[in-house]
Amino acid sequence: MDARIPSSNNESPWLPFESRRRARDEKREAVLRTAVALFLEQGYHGATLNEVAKRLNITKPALYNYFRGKDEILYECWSIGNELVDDCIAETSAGGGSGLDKLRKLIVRYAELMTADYGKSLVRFDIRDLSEHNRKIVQTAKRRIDRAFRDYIAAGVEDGSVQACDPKLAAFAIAGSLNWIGHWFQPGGELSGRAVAEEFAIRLTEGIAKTTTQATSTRKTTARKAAAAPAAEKVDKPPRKGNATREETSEHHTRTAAGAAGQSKRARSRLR
Amino acid sequence: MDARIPSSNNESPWLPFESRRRARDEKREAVLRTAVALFLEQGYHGATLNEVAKRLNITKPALYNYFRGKDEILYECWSIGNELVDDCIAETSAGGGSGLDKLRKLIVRYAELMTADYGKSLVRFDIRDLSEHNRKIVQTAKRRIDRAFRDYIAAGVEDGSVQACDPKLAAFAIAGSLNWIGHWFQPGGELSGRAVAEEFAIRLTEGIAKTTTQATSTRKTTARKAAAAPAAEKVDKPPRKGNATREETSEHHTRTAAGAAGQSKRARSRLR
DNA sequence: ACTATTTATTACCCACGGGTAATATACGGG
DNA sequence: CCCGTATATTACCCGTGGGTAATAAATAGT
Repeated sequence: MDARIPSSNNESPWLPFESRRRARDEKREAVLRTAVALFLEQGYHGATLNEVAKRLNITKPALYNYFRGKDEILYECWSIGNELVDDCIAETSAGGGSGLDKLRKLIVRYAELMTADYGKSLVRFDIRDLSEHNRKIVQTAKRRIDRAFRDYIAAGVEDGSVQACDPKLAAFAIAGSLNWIGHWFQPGGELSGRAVAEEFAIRLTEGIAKTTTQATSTRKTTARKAAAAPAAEKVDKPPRKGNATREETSEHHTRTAAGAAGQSKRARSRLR
Repeated sequence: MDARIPSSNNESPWLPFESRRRARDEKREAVLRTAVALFLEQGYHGATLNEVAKRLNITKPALYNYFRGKDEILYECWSIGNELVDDCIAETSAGGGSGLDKLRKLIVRYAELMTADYGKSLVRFDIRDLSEHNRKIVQTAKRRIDRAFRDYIAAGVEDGSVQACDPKLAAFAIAGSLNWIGHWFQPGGELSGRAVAEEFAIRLTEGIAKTTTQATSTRKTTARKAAAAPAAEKVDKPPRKGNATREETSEHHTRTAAGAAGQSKRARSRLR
């Protein structure tokens, strides 16, 4: 079975025989970090919970202390990625600048997200592996992201920083390039995530930017961190997703969404 | 179990109680058409062979007369898509024009492929669901496609039709946009595949085209693609992807790769 | 019509992996 | 020190679905 050797290396909170008292959330997040990496590496269906557990020096059932099932883990991975994107959009929207400025800012941030695990989970995981309920949340959130791109482009067209074009198609084209990063980018290559992000921000907007005239101004600044905004979030843990078919009536699943579709803002923590 | 009603609708060669004598290849392709549609609709892992068979008015084991397993069906779907792309590249390379001309031509054709089932299979299916052997073929072919984009861009830079840029990143950006079409495009929407393709050909090259000055003439040329180079591809049939059980020696399923990595050119037919 | 071959069906097998039950161990508090 | 709670383990269940064996029905050739 699992060797359970002291091994040494990694940073699992469950070092075989040691202080295993770390905060619950820390462990929960460790599960997600491990899971997202494995899911990306082997594919959601190719990865097993036993393997996830093994990498954490625990056994499969222990995972069920933190999640109701494999699909929930998948959802939570996705959810974290989504929060990161939401933050990008929030920051970008908060900052000033023309439509083009905002578009470029969003591209840079979004592109860089796509070079990291949680960002990749947004585009590499299949929505159909989620429960009906979570799938809807994801779909809604995806539309919101798409909306952000379109809105910036439309704003740019209106303020003159962007050429006249179909915002919908232009957004698809840009988002496609960016999302694709999540498929080919491998850390450790010749290009850093940052470099790719900045190159893309320029390349992808050259086609629609109004280069002639237009000073584009760009004050830079703006993007101040916008230091958080707590957001309570209170949730309990319902007894598993009812598994086979029928969906429970009321209670159950209260959580799920948490910050996903809502504000987000790094609130994920307590559960149960 | 399965109703086996005359139903009516679809074009399955196996109309319940009727002339089921159609040519083998026709049936084989019918399986692939059904499979690719189902795989796209429900995901490879979500779709079952029973469901594929049911849609064809046959039963699961009958599928094994045409394919060695689910993963081979997946591979064949992918393979057809790949042949279509190969044809695009071949045609584009054969035609004349500057690097930019060729790039645009390829974009239009490739984009349109992405709006159809077999094209989508190129970007929606997970390479990890294939056998080791087929996975390598797919990876090689993908690199070839990427190469085509890069070569056209590089040729364009050299002949002056394209701005100086990193062909690798530019190719990724363009391919990303195009591949993404395979994820969002739904036939029956407001835009036809053709319309999307042509819009993208323009939008995606505006960023790198040398609009100012440069007549795109410039002798240069160089980057001739060096028309093809056959590469025979000869493969025999290894005893199933490893897995359990032994495998028959000869006959049955000789095909496998066939034109996949090689020329393609609508050669798929004969088998056994 | 008889036979060989192809193609389909029914009835199975069984490995894999998600999920659960029963239980053991650690910890924190009174 | 004892008890309750949180957390982990061992041992198990079992549905699903890919794949196979045995066999029947259709087809072609002579």
